[in-house]
Amino acid sequence: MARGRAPGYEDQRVLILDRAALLFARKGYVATSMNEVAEACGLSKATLYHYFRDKRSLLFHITHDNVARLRAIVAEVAARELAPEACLRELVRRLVAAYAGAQAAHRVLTEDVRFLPPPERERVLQTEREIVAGIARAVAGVRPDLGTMALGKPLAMLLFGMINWMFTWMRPDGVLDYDAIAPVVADLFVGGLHAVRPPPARAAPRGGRRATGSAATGNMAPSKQALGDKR
Amino acid sequence: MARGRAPGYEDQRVLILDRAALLFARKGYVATSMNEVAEACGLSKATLYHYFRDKRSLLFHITHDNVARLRAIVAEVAARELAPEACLRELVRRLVAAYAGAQAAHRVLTEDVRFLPPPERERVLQTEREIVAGIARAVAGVRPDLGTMALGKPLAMLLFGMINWMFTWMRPDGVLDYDAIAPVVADLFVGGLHAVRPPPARAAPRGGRRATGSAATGNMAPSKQALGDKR
DNA sequence: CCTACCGATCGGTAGG
DNA sequence: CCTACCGATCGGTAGG
Repeated sequence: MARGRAPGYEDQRVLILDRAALLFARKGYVATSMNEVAEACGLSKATLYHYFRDKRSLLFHITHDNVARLRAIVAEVAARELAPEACLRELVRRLVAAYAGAQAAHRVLTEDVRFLPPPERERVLQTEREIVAGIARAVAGVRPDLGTMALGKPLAMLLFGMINWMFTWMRPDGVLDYDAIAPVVADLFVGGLHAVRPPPARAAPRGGRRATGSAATGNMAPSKQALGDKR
Repeated sequence: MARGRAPGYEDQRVLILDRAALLFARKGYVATSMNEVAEACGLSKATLYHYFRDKRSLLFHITHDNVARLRAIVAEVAARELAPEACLRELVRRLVAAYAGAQAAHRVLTEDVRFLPPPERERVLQTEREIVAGIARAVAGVRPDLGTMALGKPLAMLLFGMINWMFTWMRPDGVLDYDAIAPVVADLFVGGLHAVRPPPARAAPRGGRRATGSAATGNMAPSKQALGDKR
């Protein structure tokens, strides 16, 4: 397979990234060897190293291309200046579609970005933050009160959670496909958004800090959880 | 640390699992060495191996204890026979609390269960399915029509996605803590549930299969995604 | 584009 | 004879 005509340099790189993403998604980045990647591409390991400097650069390109695509989607939808609810629904539809088309890359993004060295990882995470910020703006469009309370980002993250988790359990061959689930997710999220009651400013029953005003400022750090850093 | 009095065998095991879960969550199962686990426990590697046969058995116990706890929670809440909405809300509250108390173990569960050998992995996945089934029943309690269409499990998985994803971005020291976010998640999900419109029976505009009746049967396979198996 | 290797480190176990 | 542990090192394989 993939052995027909000699592909151009760039085509070869795309093919390698695609196969590598599949392997990383299946076995995890750390447990996948460069030998396996080479074999999956029908290349020798030395040839593989001709196209990519090292294993990390495969990981960086897979994750970076992916977040760049998502960011572009968010920007496109925002540029259309739809009505608030329509905007959010369109965002859900487009994001779900993007996931459907790049399941492997998405899994790699959510699970293996931590194995990038700090500078590269930071670039990917920065793009992620921009995506979340875009979704948060759409949320604030539907519920300005929650947006003012800085709940836009946490709510955006909850939406992200639903979508990110989908590729864990959805089977493309299942009866419920991505086109069918997207409206369900949109109904659930947009409908639910109207039902969200703002949490009370943090009461301090036993010596807790007073709320400093907004409800969730500084509470966001996508993919940099309290579990600590790596490496 | 943890060197004071000689702990009992069982206490030592619990301590090891706790430290191992933290390391696995931070660095990933594969990238964590038994030397690191031993060091984090203040033990020699040989002593670590006295308590656990091998690295996999650490992973098994971390993940299995965790799903067992979640299953127990689902069973407890179900046994109280609350009104449908109250039941779902209580489920959300209890699950979020469980996550808050075992962040590391939860991350290991969601990301590293695939590194278990098939028999152990299957035990964990089976318990996961029981948890999802329990949540699906609660969903069907609120929206019997969706339950009949076999949308209960997909919706349960969307809820799972929100909660699973939370520990990726929430900071325990943030202003919005677990107690504050749980009601937001409950509002969002329960409120959203009322807004979900059943997807139409799969139309077949260009030669697609006809829907065989219910909307999503056989579409669930938690953690066994279409990306393939490992190993 | 390949074979042949390297420094290092892996999970697991030896003798005492 | 047991358990609870130690310092040292095994055979294999990783990324490069």
